[in-house]
Order: sequence, then structure tokens, then C-alpha cells
Amino acid sequence: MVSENSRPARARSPEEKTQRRDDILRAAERLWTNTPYADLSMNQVAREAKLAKGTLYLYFDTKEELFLALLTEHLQQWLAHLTGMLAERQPKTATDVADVIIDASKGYEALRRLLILLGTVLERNVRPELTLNFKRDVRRMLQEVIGQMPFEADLTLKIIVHVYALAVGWQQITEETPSSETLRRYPEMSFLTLDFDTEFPISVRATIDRLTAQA
Amino acid sequence: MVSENSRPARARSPEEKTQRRDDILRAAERLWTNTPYADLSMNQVAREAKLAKGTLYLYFDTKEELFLALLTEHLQQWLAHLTGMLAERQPKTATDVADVIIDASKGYEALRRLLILLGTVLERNVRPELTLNFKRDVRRMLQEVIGQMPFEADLTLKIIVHVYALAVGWQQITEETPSSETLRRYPEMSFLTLDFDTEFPISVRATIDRLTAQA
Amino acid sequence: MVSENSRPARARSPEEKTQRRDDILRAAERLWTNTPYADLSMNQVAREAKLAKGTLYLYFDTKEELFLALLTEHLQQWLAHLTGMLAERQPKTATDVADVIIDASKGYEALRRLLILLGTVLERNVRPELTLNFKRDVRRMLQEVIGQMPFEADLTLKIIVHVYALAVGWQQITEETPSSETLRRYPEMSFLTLDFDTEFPISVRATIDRLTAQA
Amino acid sequence: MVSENSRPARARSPEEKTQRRDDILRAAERLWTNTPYADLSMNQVAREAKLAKGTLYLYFDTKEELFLALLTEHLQQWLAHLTGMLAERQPKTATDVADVIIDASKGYEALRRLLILLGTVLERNVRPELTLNFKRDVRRMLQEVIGQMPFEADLTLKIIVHVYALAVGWQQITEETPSSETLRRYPEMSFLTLDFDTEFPISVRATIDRLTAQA
DNA sequence: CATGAATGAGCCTTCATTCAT
DNA sequence: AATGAATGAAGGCTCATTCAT
Repeated sequence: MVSENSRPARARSPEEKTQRRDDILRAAERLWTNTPYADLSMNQVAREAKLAKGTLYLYFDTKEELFLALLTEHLQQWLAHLTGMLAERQPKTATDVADVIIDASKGYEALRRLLILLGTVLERNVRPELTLNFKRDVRRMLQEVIGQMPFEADLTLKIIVHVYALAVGWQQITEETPSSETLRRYPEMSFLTLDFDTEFPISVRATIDRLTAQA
Repeated sequence: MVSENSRPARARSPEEKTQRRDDILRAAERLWTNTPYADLSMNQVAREAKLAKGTLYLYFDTKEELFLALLTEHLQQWLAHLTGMLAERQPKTATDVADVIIDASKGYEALRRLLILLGTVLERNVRPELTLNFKRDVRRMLQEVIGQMPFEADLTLKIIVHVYALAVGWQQITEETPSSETLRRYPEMSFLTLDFDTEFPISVRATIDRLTAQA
Repeated sequence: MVSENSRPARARSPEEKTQRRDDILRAAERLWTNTPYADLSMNQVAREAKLAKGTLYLYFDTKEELFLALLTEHLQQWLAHLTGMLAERQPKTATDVADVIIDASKGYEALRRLLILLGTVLERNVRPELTLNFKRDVRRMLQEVIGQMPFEADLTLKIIVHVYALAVGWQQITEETPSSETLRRYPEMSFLTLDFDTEFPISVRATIDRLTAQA
Repeated sequence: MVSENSRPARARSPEEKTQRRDDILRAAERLWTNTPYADLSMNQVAREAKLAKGTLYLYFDTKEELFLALLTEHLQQWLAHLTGMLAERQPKTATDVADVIIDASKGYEALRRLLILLGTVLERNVRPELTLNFKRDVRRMLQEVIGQMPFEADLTLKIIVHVYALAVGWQQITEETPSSETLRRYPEMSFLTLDFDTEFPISVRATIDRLTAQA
């Protein structure tokens, strides 16, 4: 309800600058929801943010860095969300933990698509130092998750990475594509028209059970 | 004056045309091994195949179709390989099946990278009809696999798709990137420097066990 | 009188390709006559040559290389012209030589402006290897000049370089600029409104006399 | 907490404003020593001067005007230096005069590079009126030089302009460029690796001798 | 069937300058 | 007077695809 009109013409204070940076990320996010990375130009982001193209570059050095920042945000949010749920539910068993992770993962498709982008585009075109920073940030955030998990740190980390692999894998397979609709018309192909929220939990439960049993 | 393998100057007969098409695929394959899709131009493929750029377009309508064909081939090979191993080993239990699948998957990194490409680029830029054809081809090949598996068709298909998700997910995470080397220097980040051949089997076993137990 | 209409749609033979490359150089040259380098975009050159922007890059890797090629051409022409005049007039004395050089230099303003460009822009933005090649080409062409000069090779080269310095220096001072016209309205400033064809000869004669006397 | 030289936060008095303007020129000068014009952004100058970008524009209308002011300064200094040396040495002959000019020119590379900039960039992008002012300033300063020279005003002016041409020409040829180092490895190219302080004097002496002899 | 020259839309990015604060 | 965020025109260049030969 606030939006553009209340936006100061120039972001002077650190808060305003954070806000402006956020405006840009929000604009990128809106477009990201329904546009693949390659089709999403900085021009579009600028227009969507109602800013000049050059302004984007005051806040992000490159297109890749912008999306790395977006990913950082989304991942932060998810991890915070997960930490919160863990703290609340206090899971004890593998099954409990799987349930929390599965529940916490609902509605994070944008994040999953950003994670694919990470391996596909970002890591390849960003100064390695930045990717590294990003990963160290992630590691730091994970410390909080570890604190809320009923397992040892190493096992928790292993679980998280497996969940990451599953999220990326299933996202890629279940994502809507131009041919999805047609595909649904062929019954023999139903094995390929799957739903993330159905399949991902199965994998997650199986994997977490196994990993905890092994430990 | 004749080029290596004394390739005919023009492909006239159907066999020659198939051969020419194959030359192109082989060239693309050689480059694909160590070049990401975005950095791999049609020009390079043409040069590698010792053909002119335009010639590529006589055999493939677009760059994406070329790589879809390459994916089809690789998938075909892997499925044949898998079918062979199944026929040979005649696995009975979930564990047996998992073992065969894991063994059959070794050395197919190129295929896994093509599968990522499928969801990331190909499905988005190819006539939907082609993707569909591809998927129907895959379905047909799967029939052979089904015949060699000790489970019902639906369960077998479900297993295959889960394996697909795992392959894509783990490939993405374990793939070497510019920052990989530096990452290895930080012990606290070791949870991210993983090996496909170590992690993928764990997931596969866990998942197949679970899927068969549920059924 | 021939011009664009007789131009083949595609340059296939080496001759046609040389011709096409030449078309581009001619277009650049026409614009160069009345546009400073910075204001002269590749877009304009393409338009002037009635070619697409990309086509330019089939013949020249960068804008700088295009202009380095143009400079090479002009320098070649001038050196050929000079060699011809030397052969014809067979100068014996310093004065004779100066006369020939001065006469041979008339009408080469474009070349002088390109020489300024060399030191100002090209050498700084072109792969050093290319500049080097260019200079070795020049050295080779100079061999012909040396053959026609009544002095030893070293002295001839020294003379040429001094003439080069004078050409560049006087070009810069006598070049027409936006303020030139107004400048001419102030009699006390007449010392700055000079004519290349008047001043350059004086310097050349003085310098060649001195260099030959010293030797 | 106070910055160096305890510069006032705001320049209020005319003296302070002159000082601020000078701060900017000094900053530009420091950068100019080792950065070509194109690579030298107003941002850098502002940072070097520890001022904001906008502040620069309170003192100079454009980047070009800033450098024109810098040139004015350097030229003023050189002319003052020259006048001083002339007054001290009282040269009588052409040779004497040449010696003084040559000695007075040592160590003024920055000025020579600014003179190249004048013809190359400044005159083309500055209001003609400003270039004119600059030139009239120069003319005024030259009056002092004329007073100390043993020749008539016109001849003195002519000499100065010839020296100007030589300075610009030789600067351009002897300036270090990315390919200089490699060039030095080829003995046959030694005719191009020259030293300003060696060649310039030869030209100057030759030219002044000639000009005075003609008169 | 083969060629490869030609196309041109479209990309990211830079930076002198402006102007709200 | 000083700031520095915002602007936006403009630039060089790439590359999948087309099509005349």
C-alpha cells in the first residue's frame, strides 16, 4: 500500500539506500517469478523498479551479483523460517525432522529456481570470491539451524546438502515448461507430470531416515 | 586432398546423411565435455565437425535441437546399458536394483549435464512438439527397462524418475566451478565439496528402498 | 561510377573479400575526413558502408583494428608515393631531399590525423602484438625509401622519424577546430592561425639540413 | 578527525574558493601524471581531491574545462620559468636562445601531454569562447617572453609556435605505450625507440637557427 | 547438399552531468 | 557551498540464424 509514491527521490541515509537496494531486488523478484534468467534484462529490471538503468549499477556491480543477492535473501529467509519451525516443533526423530523440513519448504519455488541458477550461471560468471562469500554466509546461517537440530553438526549439514540436492533435482523435473500442458494429455506420460509437493517429501523422508540410521 | 576418414563431399544416400548428422553430434559431444552450453557456439561445433555453419542447420533446425538430439542419444545409451546390466544381473530386491542402477550410472556425467540443460534451456526454446517427441521416445525405451525390473511398471517408472531427480540434483551440486578449488581450502566448507560418486548412491539406495517398501 | 549496385551480395572469392574489406575502409575513410574518432561509431561506419554492424566484425576484430588498418593503408600509399617521387627526381642534396618530402606530403591530412590517432588511441587499446606488426610492416616499407635516398640507412631513418614528429606536431597545431574561425578575427592571435603547408616545409628543411650536416 | 591541512568544510571567502579550485587542480594533476585522459574519470578526481563529484562542477563546468584550466596553469608556469631563464641568461644568438628553451623544457612532460590533449579533445568539446580566452591568456603571457628575447616580436612568436609543434610531435612519438617494451627487443626497430630529451633539442636547434637566419 | 558471408536484435556496462537535499 | 544518488544516452560487440551462390 505504500509503494512507489512514498519513495524518496534520492536515497540519502543508509536506511533509504538499503530500501532502494531492496526496491531493486523486489523488482527483480517480481520478474523472476515468470521470466527465465536469460530473458530477463537489466533494462526490464530498471523499468520494473522505476529507476534508470545506471542506478542499478550503483547497487550491484553486475547482473549476476544482483541475482546472487536475491538468492542470498531468499535463502536467508528460508533458513530463518526453518530455524523458527525447528525451534517451535522441537523435532526429535528423523521423521519429525523430515516433516519440519518438508513443511518449511512449501512455497519456496523462487528459491529453488535461484539455486539452479547458482550452479548454472552465477557460479560461472561471478568473481569466485563473491561465490565464496555467499557460501560462507550460508555456512554461518546454518549454524543456527544446527543449534535446533537433534543431530550432530556434521549429520545436520549432510542432511541439509541432501535436501538441497533433492530440491534442485525435483524443481528441475517438476517445473512447468511450454510442453507441460500438452504432456498432460498423454496418459502414458503421466509418470513425468509430477508435483514437487508430492515427490520431494518422499525423497526427503527416505534420505533423512537413511542418513540418520547410518550415523 | 581428401579429409580424414575420406568423408564424402556430399551426403547423398540416407546412410551418408545419417553419418553426417552423426559427425555433427560427435563434434558437439567432444566440445560439450569441457564447455558449458553458453560458451559453446555453433561456429565451434561446425569447426570441430569440419563443416560449415550452414550445414549444421541442414541437420538440426536450431542449436537447441542439436543438443536435444545429443541428449536423446546419451539417454538411449544409458538406458541400453542399464537394460543390459539388469538382464545380466537379474536383481530381485530393492538393494539389488539400487546396486545395478548405481553401477550403471558411473561415467555418465555428460548425460547428467545434458539433463540439466533439458530443464534449463532446451525445453524452453524448442518447439514443444519436439520435447514431447523426445519424451515419448524416452517412454518407449523405458519399456525395455521395465521388462527387466522385478517391480511393476508404475513402481519402476517412479524409481526411474526419482533417480533422474537425484542425478540432476547431485550433478549440479558436485560440479566443478571456478570457485571450487578455493572452497576446498576452507575446512568449515567441506560440507559443500562433495563427490557425486559418493553421495548419489546414498540417495539412490535410500529412495529405492523407500519406494519399494511403500508399494 | 560503379559503386554499391555492382557490389556482389556476398563476398565469396578472396578478391571479393578484399573488396568488401576495402568497402569498409573506404566508408570509414569518408567519415574520418570530417569526424573525430570518438564521435565516429561502428554503427555509422556500417551504415555508410551499407552493411550490417556485425559484418564489420567479420573483417576487423575491433574498432581500433579497423583504424589501424586504415592507417596502414594510408601510410603505405604515402611511402609508395614518396618512393616514386624519389626514384623520379633522384635528389642528391639535403635540400633536394627536403623538397621531395615536402612535395610528397601535400594532401595527406587524413594520414597525419591517423598518425595522431596511433599515439593517442590505437597503441593504447590494441593488442601490443598488432601495433608491433604494424611497425614492422612500416619498417619493411621504409626499406624501399632507404634505397632511393642519397644517405645511409640510419640517417634516412632518422630523417623519416623527424619528419614524422613534425607532421604530427604541425597537424595538431594547424588543424581546424570549432574556435578556429573566431580566432581569425583577432589580429594579435594571427601567430596561432597557421597553415600546415607553410610551416611544415620550414621545419622539414631546417631539420634535414641539420641532420645531414651533423652526419 | 580533521582532514589534512584542516581544509574548511565550505569555501566561503574568495580565497577559500580559489583554494578549493586549486585542490581540485592538484588532484587532477596527480592523476594525470600516470593516467591517460580517457581512463581518468571525474569520480577519480573527486576522490583524489576528497570532494564530492558534484563539487567539481561548482568550480568547472565540464571535465574539459578542468583540464583546460590545468593546461593554463602548466603553460603559465612554463612560460614564467622560461622568462626567468631568459632574463637570467640573456641569450643573444639563435644558439643561445635554443639552449635556454631546451633547458627550460626539461621535466615538462605533463605539459606536453596536456598540449596534445588540447588539440585532440579540449578544443573540440569546450565552448569555443573558452578556448579563445585560453589562447588570449597565452598571448598575454607571451608578451613577457617577447620582452626577454633578442628578436623581434613576430620572430619570437614564430619560434615559440615551432617549438610548440616540436614538443607535441616528439612527445607523441617518444611516449611510452604498451608495446614500447616489446619494441625495444627488436634491433631493427631501434629507429622508433627514441628519447624526447635527445631528439627534441636537435629539432629545436635546427628550427631556431633556420628561422632566425631567414629573418 | 554445402557453404560461409551477412544479418541485426539485443546485451551489459560506463560515466559525464544534474539536482534534490 | 557541498553532497552523492540518479540519470540515460551511447557504445562496442556477440552469435544464432538466414540465404545467395
